[in-house]
Amino acid sequence: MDIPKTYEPKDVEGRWYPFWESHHFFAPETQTDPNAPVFTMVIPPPNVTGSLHMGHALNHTIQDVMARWHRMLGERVLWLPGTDHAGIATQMMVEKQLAQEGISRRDLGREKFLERVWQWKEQYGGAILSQMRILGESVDWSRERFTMDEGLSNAVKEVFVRLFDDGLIYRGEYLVNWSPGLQTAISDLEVEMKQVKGRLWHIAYPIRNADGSLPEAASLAEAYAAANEGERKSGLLHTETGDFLVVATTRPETMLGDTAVAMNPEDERYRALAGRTVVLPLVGRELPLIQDEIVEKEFGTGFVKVTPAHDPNDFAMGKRHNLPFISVIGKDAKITAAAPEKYRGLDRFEARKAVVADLEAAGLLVRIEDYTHNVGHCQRSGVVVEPLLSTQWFVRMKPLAEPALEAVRAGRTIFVPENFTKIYYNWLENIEDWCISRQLWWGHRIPAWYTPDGDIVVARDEAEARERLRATGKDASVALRQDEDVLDTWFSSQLWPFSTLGWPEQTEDLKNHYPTDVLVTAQDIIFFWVARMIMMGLKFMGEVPFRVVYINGLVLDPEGQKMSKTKGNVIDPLVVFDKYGTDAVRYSLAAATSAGLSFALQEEKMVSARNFVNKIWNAARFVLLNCGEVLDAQQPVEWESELAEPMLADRWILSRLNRTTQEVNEALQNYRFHEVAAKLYHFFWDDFCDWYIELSKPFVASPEITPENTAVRQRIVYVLERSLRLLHPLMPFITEELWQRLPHRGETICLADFPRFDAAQLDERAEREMNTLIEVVTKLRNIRATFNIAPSVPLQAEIATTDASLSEVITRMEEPIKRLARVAEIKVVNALSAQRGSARAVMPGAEIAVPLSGLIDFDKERARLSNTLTKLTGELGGLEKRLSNPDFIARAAADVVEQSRERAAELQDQIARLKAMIEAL
RNA sequence: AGGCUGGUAGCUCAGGGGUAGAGCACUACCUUGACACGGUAGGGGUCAGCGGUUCAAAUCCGCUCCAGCCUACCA
Repeated sequence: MDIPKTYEPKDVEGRWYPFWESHHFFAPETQTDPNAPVFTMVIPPPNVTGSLHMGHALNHTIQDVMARWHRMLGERVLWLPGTDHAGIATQMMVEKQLAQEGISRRDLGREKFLERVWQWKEQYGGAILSQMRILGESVDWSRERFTMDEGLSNAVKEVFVRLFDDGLIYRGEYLVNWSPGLQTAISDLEVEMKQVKGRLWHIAYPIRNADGSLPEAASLAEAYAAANEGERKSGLLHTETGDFLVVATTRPETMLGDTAVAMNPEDERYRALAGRTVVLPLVGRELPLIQDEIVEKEFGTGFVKVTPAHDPNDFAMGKRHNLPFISVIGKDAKITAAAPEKYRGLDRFEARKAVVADLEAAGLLVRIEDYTHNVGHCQRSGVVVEPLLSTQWFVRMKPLAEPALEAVRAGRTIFVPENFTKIYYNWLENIEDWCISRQLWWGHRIPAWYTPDGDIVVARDEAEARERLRATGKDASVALRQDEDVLDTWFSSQLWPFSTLGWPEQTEDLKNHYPTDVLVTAQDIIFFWVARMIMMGLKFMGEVPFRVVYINGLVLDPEGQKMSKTKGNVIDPLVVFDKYGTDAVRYSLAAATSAGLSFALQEEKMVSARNFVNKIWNAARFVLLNCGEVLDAQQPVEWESELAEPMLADRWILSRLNRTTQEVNEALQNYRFHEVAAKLYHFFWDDFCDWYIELSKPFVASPEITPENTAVRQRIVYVLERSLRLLHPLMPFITEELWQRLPHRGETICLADFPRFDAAQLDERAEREMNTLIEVVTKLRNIRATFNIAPSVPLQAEIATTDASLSEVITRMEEPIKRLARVAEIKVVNALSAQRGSARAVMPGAEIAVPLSGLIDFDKERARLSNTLTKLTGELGGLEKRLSNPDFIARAAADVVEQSRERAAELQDQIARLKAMIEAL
């Protein structure tokens, strides 16, 4: 058999996915037991435009670990894959393509354009799906979905119509976040606040005098110069010809649309001005001075200009005080005809300059401050968002949010880690209505029709629209025009947990798999997606869509920075798969993650994971090369063998394997993937490779086939095979490869039983005895290393103990100890008789001497022993202090006191021995 | 402004009421027939600071300081 010394992932990984996929191992139907528990997850659908990034790799790895684990536990597992049509992203992609051909989507027209998008989707949309196969994801491809599939589209229409009929969807003119870059409205969540260095312009508005005259600007500069700091701050400037009030703004161009000036009703400074009006500079409009709580007395001058058509707060004030709404900035981000002629057609930023210049010229700009503030940017296009009035469709969120809050409060869905519940509550408690219409072409077209008279009919299709018209006694034969807009992409994603299972049809899948068990997702889409899915699930299915929301952390670059294309620090999963092997990357992702916490992905982590994978390969290589007769039998190996009783190492590794099995199952149950990884690492490397394989070598590596040798070979194969099963969810490829080469039951390790904890296989005595062996060997090796004795030089050792069970174990294990520590002869005695020139060591209950005539450096030896002595004395000091404290004896748990006493006695014994040794030197 | 999370070995991080662990890095030795992507043995830490609760605090509770995220209507 030819097995390479170094594991080559590339030679192995490509083989297994096609095998798994073609055999449909990942379909829930694979488990035919009708009573098997069901386990369901839906994948957060990646954008069709996307390709696999590290965030996916982490998110998908975690899901795959769970899916594979549950599948191996014998459950009927469905992990449902699919993609999202990603309205804006996809449309932009195709528009870019068109731009290269020199045409726009409008040149093509809606229908042709959509054809192009579908074409694009067919051609390029599958990239991420094949990358998911490279990662090894055990999804059921027979149930793959796309948010624009016919079935899912029906679900969207159904939900829209029902929400509308329930009064939860309405259409109206409101202030929306308009993206001049994308030429569409966007939701609050799609607005990204960025800190921007700007200016705070202080503008003086003349207050109309009681006699109707206006103060003159000419005297203002003088008045301002004469004013003290307090008067300036107060924002009220007196001149000989009358008074001015000063407003502060970061967006002077919006003043063209001002329809009021506001102050706080509690503001003593301006009480006297109640009922007065001001005249808007540059425009000449007469503005009322209104009073509103929202105005902060402390900020700026305490006066706020009110532009109801271009600011969310001002919009609210406009509604409260019945102010006119004047849109001075249009959808093209240019000044409209509602503004004075001079500014019309100017871009908003050009207009800002013009307005500032004109105010300055008029002497009304009293002050300019540098000012850093947050400005909303369009998440997709990066342009500054323009709040403006527009007719859009909205979902009324409060009535939907209430049950969603209740459900989580009642624990019907829990977050892991749980602190995300607070974030969820906080958002839902303060939720605003959701603008769902988008001025795009790619997406679910809004199922609303308009009659020539302007009536609106919401219906599943045009035929139903006519029916509904008829039902209300209207003419149903008129020409109907469907709404041009499409729905926000998240409108369809929020239905994903049930639309993918066939809803609104009452399918078997829906019955079997809803609600799903776990949703694994990143924290940035809790609001976009998770909260909305819970609302929709409750509304349309009457049940939460998932029992658990596991929030995975963010994968950062090696420096701990967010990965971003602009920074150029993105690590491509495919590149590292190629470099380190997919199993290694999966393992390092699982090992690095703690729920909800971000982590830096460092090269070293993948290197160490790759080394671990290689270690597994080589341990298996050793077994494959040396256990011929067991492997040839092709019978799955049993632990119990008539050939020979298990020896200490056997009983010990079985016990350790079981403890590990218990810990791994428990950690998986609790979503503690880093713990799973760590436990398996140490079991496999430290226990299995470093001790068990080493102890088994004389039997396994011997060319002879004796009953005893065969029994040991069977047991090593047994432990390896079980270890592979434990490792499989983390490392599907190498475990399948190796498992197939071992005697096994079944077609694939994917469907093999995941080991379960069996208390009967724990063996505390074996663990205790092995610890003694390990301690003796380690002490002997330590002596060899300290005195620089070449491995080829055999040692003599004397071990003194008065503990009968200890001497029994050491005597019984004499051969392995001699071999592992490279000792020629061990004398087990009651008291050391070795001569003065010996290196010595103490361990609980025993002491060791290695005669090293001539080789020993007494100072070095004294230093080494003193070092140990200091450590032990320190520990004993602490213990004695504790034990002499009556409160400790009285209040600490009995077993803690007992343990402390035992440990103290043990330390006293060792210290006495050490002291004697040092003196003897 | 509020909220959340973190500050533990040189680095990256586990742990979490009974005086500390891993990986990498470091030091010394070792090409021993699975593996140098390896083996053996080591060195290295007032667990951010200050108070409190407790017999006992790195761990629980306050406050402070740093770092990072999220939310918010301060024009």
